[in-house]
Amino acid sequence: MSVRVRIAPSPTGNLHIGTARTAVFNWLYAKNNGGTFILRIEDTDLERSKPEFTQNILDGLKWLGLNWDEGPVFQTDRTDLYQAKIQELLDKGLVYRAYDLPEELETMRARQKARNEAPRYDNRHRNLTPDQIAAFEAEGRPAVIRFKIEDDREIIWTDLVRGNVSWKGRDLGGDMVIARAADASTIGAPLYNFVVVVDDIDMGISQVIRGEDHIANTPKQILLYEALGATVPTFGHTPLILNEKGAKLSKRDGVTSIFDFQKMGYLPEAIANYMSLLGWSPIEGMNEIFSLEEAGKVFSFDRVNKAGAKFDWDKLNWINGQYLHAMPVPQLTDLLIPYWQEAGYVFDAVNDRLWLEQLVAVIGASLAKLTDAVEMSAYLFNPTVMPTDEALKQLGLDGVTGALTAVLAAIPAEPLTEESAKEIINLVVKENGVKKGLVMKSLRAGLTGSLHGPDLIQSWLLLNAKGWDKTRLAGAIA
RNA sequence: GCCCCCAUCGUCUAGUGGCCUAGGACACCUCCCUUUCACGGAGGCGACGGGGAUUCGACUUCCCCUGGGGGUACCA
Repeated sequence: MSVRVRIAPSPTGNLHIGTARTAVFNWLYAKNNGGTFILRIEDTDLERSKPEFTQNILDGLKWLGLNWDEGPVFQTDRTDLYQAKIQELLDKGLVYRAYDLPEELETMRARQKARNEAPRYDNRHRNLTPDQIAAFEAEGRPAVIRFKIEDDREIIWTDLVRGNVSWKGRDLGGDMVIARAADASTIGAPLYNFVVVVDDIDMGISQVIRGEDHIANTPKQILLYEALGATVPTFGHTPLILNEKGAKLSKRDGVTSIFDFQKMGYLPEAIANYMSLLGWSPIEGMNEIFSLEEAGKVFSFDRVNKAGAKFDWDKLNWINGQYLHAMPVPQLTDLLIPYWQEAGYVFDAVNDRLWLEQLVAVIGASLAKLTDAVEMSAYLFNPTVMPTDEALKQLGLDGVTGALTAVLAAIPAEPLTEESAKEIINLVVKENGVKKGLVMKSLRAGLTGSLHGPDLIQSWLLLNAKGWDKTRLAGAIA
């Protein structure tokens, strides 16, 4: 049987990390099995679904490199199918109309709670007499459609990650609503657990791979597969991504959209790589830095962990840095330019290209995130800098003014090179009779306004190309 | 409350009864490289939640406890 898996996000919010990770696992599984990865948009919640969220989800998946083979399929386009399937169950007598008012249900639940019982529908309308039905309808009461769940049923499935999992029918909350309240002569809007099953059957989904938070839906859905006379697919419930406190990562934990990571300077490859590592471990001997393609070759549920995984920014930063450090300078430069522009730095992306690439060559190995380049190179985008207290102190030391004056005088009219810069330093050390360390440190202070930063000689070359080394040194001496 | 799931270094994990003196990665610490910082390199610190049972032998199997998480909708 061919493998057909899907990611089925609901557009009630941006693509968030949990959904993206589920998508990663589905994608990897499909890749490993030569299967088909399908995208379905679950927009049955008309109130909360928004087109911009759909767009964000589509863009986010693409950005991560999680391309889908089929779809997107929208559930709102398929209401006829759902209606037909509900009618089928109505005809089979597996579902029924329930006329309970919301207040009545609330009262029922309040009573159950008071008695310390699990809140559940008591199936009170399951066997209404024709007279009772007529009376409710005469009253004009709308009806929901409920699917019969037998208390003594036991539902067992073999989960791809958890092995055998079992539930009892009585723990499922009573007969479940599959269609919202509507006039009793019609069928209301179908609900999540029902449409998922109808769609998964219709789309031929062979493995349902989703987050562990869906585990309680599975027994209900298995019952629906049976009612609809369909083969039950294989289920796999992946561990959740947890926040620092160990609770399910939610929108409230900072990142609401996968694109927040982009804004923070992360690469999609690094995000995808890290998400794969959250709950799955690569085969023995395999490096932790890998592409989705590489992971897809070896992915299996044998190596998916059962416990939830805390999201760790340190590790993500390290992974992102690995990608950044391995990236060719021209490519990294292309990526960095928007961040410098965003920061308001003044430069000409075309004419300054060579200079920018030199800059990238200097700072590239120090980056963990693209945004790090902004602060790290701030001192190179202005003719002058504001020295730190530390730097100021260094510039006030004995012999510094003399040394820097000598350096300034030695700067040639033609462009400085690594060799000529070193020569100047050595010359000043010799002629002024000062320590090399003093010259290096002072030069750094005078040139960059700080005692720490990228390579001094390279920084000097970069400033020299702009003609700013002379002005800065002159300022430092004054 | 009830149901379900889970439990190895601070974090992500390897481990499928003897290869375990529990391995790797991140973080942290030290040293080297670098007259700065970072990168890189070499070391170091650091864990099987507790109690029973099975066994010649348990991180690995079973039970209980504890702890954590998820779910409990006319949301998805």
